[in-house]
Amino acid sequence: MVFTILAGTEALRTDRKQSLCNYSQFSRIPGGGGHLTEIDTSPLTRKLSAFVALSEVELAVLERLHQRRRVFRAGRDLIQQGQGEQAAYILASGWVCSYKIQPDGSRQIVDFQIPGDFLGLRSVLLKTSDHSVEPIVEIQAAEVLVSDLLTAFEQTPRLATAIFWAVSRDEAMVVEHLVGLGRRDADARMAHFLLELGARLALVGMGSKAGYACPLTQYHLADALGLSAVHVNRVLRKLREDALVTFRDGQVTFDNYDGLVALAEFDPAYLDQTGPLLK
Amino acid sequence: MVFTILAGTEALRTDRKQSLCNYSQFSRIPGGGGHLTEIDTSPLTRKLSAFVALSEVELAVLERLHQRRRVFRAGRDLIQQGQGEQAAYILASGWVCSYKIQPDGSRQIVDFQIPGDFLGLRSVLLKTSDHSVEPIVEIQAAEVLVSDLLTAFEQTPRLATAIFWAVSRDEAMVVEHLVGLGRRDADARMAHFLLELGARLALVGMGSKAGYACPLTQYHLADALGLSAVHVNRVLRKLREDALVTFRDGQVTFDNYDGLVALAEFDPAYLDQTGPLLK
DNA sequence: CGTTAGTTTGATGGTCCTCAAGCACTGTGG
DNA sequence: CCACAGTGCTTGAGGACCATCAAACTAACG
Repeated sequence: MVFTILAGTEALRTDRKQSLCNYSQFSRIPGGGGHLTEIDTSPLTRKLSAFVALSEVELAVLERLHQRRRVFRAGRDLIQQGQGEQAAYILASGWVCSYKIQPDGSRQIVDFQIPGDFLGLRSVLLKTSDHSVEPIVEIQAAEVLVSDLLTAFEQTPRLATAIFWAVSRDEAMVVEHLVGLGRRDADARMAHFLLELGARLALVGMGSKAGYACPLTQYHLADALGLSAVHVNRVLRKLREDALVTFRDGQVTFDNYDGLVALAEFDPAYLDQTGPLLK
Repeated sequence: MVFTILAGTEALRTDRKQSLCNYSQFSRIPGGGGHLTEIDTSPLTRKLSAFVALSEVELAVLERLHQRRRVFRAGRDLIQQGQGEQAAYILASGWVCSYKIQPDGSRQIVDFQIPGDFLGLRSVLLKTSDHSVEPIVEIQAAEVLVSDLLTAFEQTPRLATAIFWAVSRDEAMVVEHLVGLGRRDADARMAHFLLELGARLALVGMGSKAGYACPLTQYHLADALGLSAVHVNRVLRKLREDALVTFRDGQVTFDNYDGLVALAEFDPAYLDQTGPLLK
């Protein structure tokens, strides 16, 4: 097993409620990719390398996309719905959510992003962004300009394919989320959401079948799952009383993983893409 | 205004209920792109040309993707959830829907596709398809192999960007659909859906603010909107009685377009991308 | 002329929303 | 040091929205 040093000085600052747990960094490389020699590879590179075998040149181009690192405060939008000429970002540490605000003021969270995920990639090619992106905790993200991306694609078409794959996986998650809103009741929806998040976090070493640290509030869950905060609370209580899962104090604990999988009818096929796709 | 001849001999066959109206073809080119000299350009080419200025070479590569045209019967899946090694398709005529089946047998329709749309593109790069695709009427579609796509990307990176744009737009529609399921009541959801479909069809000349031909059943609407077929019927009755929109006999008629827009809080920004993106 | 697919309407009840109130904890300023 | 506000969590009561069950109706089709 390979262990890493925390990258970036900012990440060591204790930030309000983060004194007990660290939502930002991961502690081990999943799959233990032996051909990666550098300690300080980005989460995105790790994620893509787990699925697509990239050449030295492609890895270099990918790393070059990570110039222009910036730090953002929690609650201050990175990307705003309706604004044009947006940059995309690669999330290096922390949690963010993408959401749409309705004319009546209500909010629908489309997805949460964790380290290694792209932010606002869809907005880059559309004239104006169709959604907003907000950091849930303080984050580190690398700004990626449209021109950077197009240049990278021209230099290494295989990298374009790799990023296409990542986008496809993100879209598969959005679709699964849509299915949850359309066809699952509140209990199953919550169970499915907590399981999916666990599986995603496990992939970057930030969680396991035992549980994970989670900075989300019950309001976040309500806005993501299309429920009222009141009902979220009741659902969480029920799941806790049924000894399935405990959501408390920024920590998700799976009390009965298999039981939760059964309740949610959780099938992680859309997340598990084992083995390199491109030779 | 430029008029086109119906492409493909199959499209002229009368197929069950299609004797009165034609769900497959469009009759005029939106925007009237003067630089297109060929009469027989595909709907996809037209759609992309409306937004991205493509060179002769890129247009040629795009048309080459349209070899391997095939006809599919209504109701017979093109793409099956859980199967690997899937091809993608470009829809040339007819309507299809993409959906996911739940373990309990219920179905959630993720989106409908109309001529010029990609089918199963997301499944190409994932190991196994996460959804199924079913023709609603008899369709014509061009099969696109992964290798074709990768070759095309390597030949013309700008085309990769153009297709990326189309994928982004599709994803924006899925996201808007998700918002509808999470945050709109049944009336607004239905209104929004009918308006979005109208806007999409208008872009390829198959509809207007007056209305459009629509081969969907109330069961399709129910599966797409996360409602029961019974409730769909009631909602349609209410919208009809309120003189907003009439859905009847395969025809959608907007009785009060602005009123419907107000009810749905419909903002077509995520669909309208005017002007070429790339110079 | 029975069968099937699609539409329509009524009755009943459950899931989940809304309103309302109280509690715990944290940080702030007098 | 303590009142106070702010944020987030918790619980109760009442009711709206929409699902489910049931049944009738129409049109198309063999």
